[in-house]
Amino acid sequence: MSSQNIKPTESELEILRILWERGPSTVREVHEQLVKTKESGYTTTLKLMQIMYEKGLVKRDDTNRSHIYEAGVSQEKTRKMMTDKLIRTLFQGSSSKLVMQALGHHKVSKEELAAIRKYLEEMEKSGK
Amino acid sequence: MSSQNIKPTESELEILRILWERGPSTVREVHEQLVKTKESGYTTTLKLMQIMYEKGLVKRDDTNRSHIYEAGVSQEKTRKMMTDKLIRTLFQGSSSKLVMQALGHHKVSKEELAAIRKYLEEMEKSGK
DNA sequence: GCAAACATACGAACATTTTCGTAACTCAGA
DNA sequence: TCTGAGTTACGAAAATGTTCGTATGTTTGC
Repeated sequence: MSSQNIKPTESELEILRILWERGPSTVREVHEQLVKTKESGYTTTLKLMQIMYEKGLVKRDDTNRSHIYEAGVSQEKTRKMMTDKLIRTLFQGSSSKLVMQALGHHKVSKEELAAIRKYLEEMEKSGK
Repeated sequence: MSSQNIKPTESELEILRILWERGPSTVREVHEQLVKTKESGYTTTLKLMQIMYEKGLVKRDDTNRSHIYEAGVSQEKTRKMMTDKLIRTLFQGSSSKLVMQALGHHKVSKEELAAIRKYLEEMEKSGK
């Protein structure tokens, strides 16, 4: 395990999402993306990314004047971390409760349903 | 819609969880429960609950000296809100991705799996 | 009636997160 | 070379969340 266990703040998460989607990017590029959803100044984005760098949430290549940033934590790990937390804090540690919540209150296409069911059957088979 | 859309903070959520479990309770009772997990002073709990009252996150009956607090937002709504948010922010809006994440990375008992599968089948049936 | 225990209210310190202004440096083009 | 646009670094204000001390009021038991 590396320094992955740091919990990103709300704003940091927004930036991570952009980095996951775009891959390595400059502050400018991240910022352009960010302002599509959210009012904010360039140096705000810069500062946030600098802080994230100190925390190890992003990596950066500063050989050029415009530094290139990329995510330092994987989407996968972050998803797991936050899902774990949600299950623990709001669903009494029961992942099946969360599953039913997600299935019950969100539109899921037929195809998705089928995929889930298949996934489930495999689990039941291969699992204990 | 009432004032349900207020997002509880971390600490507020801890208190809500206790209120959901215990039902109407005094600050003292909530506090006793809280200190089992977390170091904190009585007036801190009190202050938090007062703030929650102002925000509408809890209701209270102050006819007696010891006020009786109860949750002002339901566990159900809160679960939905936070699950929605997780799906939106980390799973590209796809609830099935979250479902697979939850199924894949958490221990789910055979019984739970079966229950989910049944639930799923019913959905597919009624849904079509 | 009085003291001790217990309750609320509330200001304010503290901690964390977010926002931005400003200084300083680099680079490209006229 | 000079200027203007673009970049980083960084301090510090602003906003939000957490913690607690203290004042004050109420109740209980002796």
